[in-house]
This record gives sequence, structure tokens and C-alpha cells, in this order.
Amino acid sequence: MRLEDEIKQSHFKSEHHKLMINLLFTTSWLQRMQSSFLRPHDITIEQYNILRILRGAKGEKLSLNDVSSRMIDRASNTSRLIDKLVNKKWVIRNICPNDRRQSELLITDKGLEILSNLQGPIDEIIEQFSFISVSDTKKFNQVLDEIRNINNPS
Amino acid sequence: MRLEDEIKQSHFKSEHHKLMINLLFTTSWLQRMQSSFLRPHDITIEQYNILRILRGAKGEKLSLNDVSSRMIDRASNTSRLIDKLVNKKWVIRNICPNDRRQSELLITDKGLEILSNLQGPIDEIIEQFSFISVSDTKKFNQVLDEIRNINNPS
DNA sequence: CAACATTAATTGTATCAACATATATTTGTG
DNA sequence: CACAAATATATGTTGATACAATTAATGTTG
Repeated sequence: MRLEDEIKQSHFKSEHHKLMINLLFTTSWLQRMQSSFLRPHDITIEQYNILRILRGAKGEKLSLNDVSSRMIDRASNTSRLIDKLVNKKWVIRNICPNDRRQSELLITDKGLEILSNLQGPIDEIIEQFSFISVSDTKKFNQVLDEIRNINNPS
Repeated sequence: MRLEDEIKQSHFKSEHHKLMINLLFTTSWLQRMQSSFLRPHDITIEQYNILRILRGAKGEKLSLNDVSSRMIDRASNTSRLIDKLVNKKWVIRNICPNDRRQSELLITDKGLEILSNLQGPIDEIIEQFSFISVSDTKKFNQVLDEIRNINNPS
């Protein structure tokens, strides 16, 4: 459905204005969709994201800071999110012997298993993007990268 | 900066996978940017959004349901958000005489004033999109509209 | 028109997040 | 080496959000 119809707004000030709203609206929609996939597995998007980051480390231990800096939503409370993953035995947290301020975080086999169970459903969502040509997708990715070059005002 | 560098992920399974992460990441970034603009004015993005919806009604009274269905984040608690706007005297809420279950919501002059004060800063953010050609912008908007055609699984 | 279903909005509750602050550890400097 | 600054993480508090349950009003149907 056209954005105009979805949010019942008859026109936008400009295509650029529409793009802003459309990004917010569509991404929120994608997030809800992912959430609804993940909920039955007792995991939130951000927890899933952290597990993927730890898997990406391929056995290397990451600090909490490493994880935070790789997160999609720059997390203010990564600490408590990790707590939950540790409780579920999906992540191991040890104190780093070289710098006792740091954590050493490692995904467990059980965590890896959860991830591989979720791979299918998540890939399914992304397969729905396949109507977008690869060259358009690349272009879109470049534009999104450029958008983030805007200087942060604060 | 390239997404790969921002979230320190060396490669993605496909351009489509990257697009998904990039949409989540960039939109989250845009939201934070808008928040930081709005915070000094004591208004949140969703409150701002509701005011715009009510302004868009051009004097017509909307029900709470009307507002919800036009919102970007389909809000589970529009009711309490409206409470806050009513407390700030930016919105008037009356009981609809024809159907006493419904509210009649109307933006006040003070609410309109707030909106016009915020127009400038928000437009500034969107002006940063001007590097994207209008035809590309249209294409992206179409792509985003199509993405939402994916059937919702739940 | 009485009983039930539906609709609109509100409220309860538990979880989650942002922001500021605190604690513990390490680093740098005179 | 003492002491301030910087760093890594954790926590307190306040406010937002999701989901379910509730209340109140209206529609529907035998």
C-alpha cells in the first residue's frame, strides 16, 4: 500500500519529506515483523543482535564495549541485556584477567544453536527483498550510508 | 561512513541482508537525531507526530482511533500520549456527542504554535537529503512501499 | 426489548530504555 | 609512589512501551 494511504496523509511537502516518514514507518514495520518472529523463541531483537555480534567474533572474546559499539541501537544498557543472555546460558561472561574492569564475553553452544534455529525465519523476511534488483539495493545502501554522514547537531 | 565500518562487520551475506541492517541502523540514527532536536522543546517524536496528524485534519475533529491509525509507530498507548498533550494544553479532548465512547481531538493554537516553531529544525534535517536526486527518492519511496506489501506472518 | 457481541477508550502490570551517577580498576603525571 | 584523570562496567531512577484486561457505550439479533 502506498504510504499516503497507510497513514492517510494525502500529500507530502516533498519527496524527501516523504522519504523521511517512509523510512521511519517502514523500518518500524520491519521491526515489528522481526519481533513477532522472535517472540515465540523468547528472545528480543536486541538480544538476537548481540548473539550475532558474538558469533561474528568467531570464538574471540569481546568486551562489553566491543559489543556496544557494534550494536544497531547504540545501547545505553548493554550491561543488563548481557545479564539476561548470561542467565539463559547463551553467553558466558568472565572478568578479563589482564584488565579486571573488562568483561570477556563468549557465545555458548546453546547460544549458537538458538541463532541457527532463527536463521531460517529471519532469512525468509529478507528474501522478500529479492524483488529489489541488486544494483538498486547497492545504490540504496550507498544512500543510507551517505545519510548518516550528516553532521550530528548535538 | 560505510555501514561495515560503523558496526565493524566485515561483510554481509548479501546486499539484501545489508539493506535490512542498514535500514534498521540508519533509521535508528535518524530517530536519535530527531529526538535530540525535539528534546529541548519538551516534546517526544511520537507527541510531535500526533500534533502533526491533528494539524493535518485541518480543524476537523479526530477520534483517538483515527490518530492511532495514522501514527508511524502503531501506538499501543496513544491514550496516555494524548493525556500528556492535553495536560500541556496543546490538544483539546471532548467526548463525542454522537457516540459517547469516542473522543473528539483538536489541536489548540498553542499546539499549532509549537509545531511551527519545530518546522524549521525538522526541515533542516530533511534538507540534508537533498543530495539524493528526486527520481532516486521516488524510487526509494516505491521500494519502501513495496517492502511493506510482504504479508505479515502473525 | 433483553442478551450478547462489538467497538472505543482507558488502565494495570511487567518489561524495557535513556540518562545520569556510582564503583572499581587502570593509566598517566608530577 | 601518591593522586588525579580516564576507562569499563554496573546501577538507580524515571519515563516509555507492549500486552492484556477492564469499563463504558453502542449495535445486533432472536
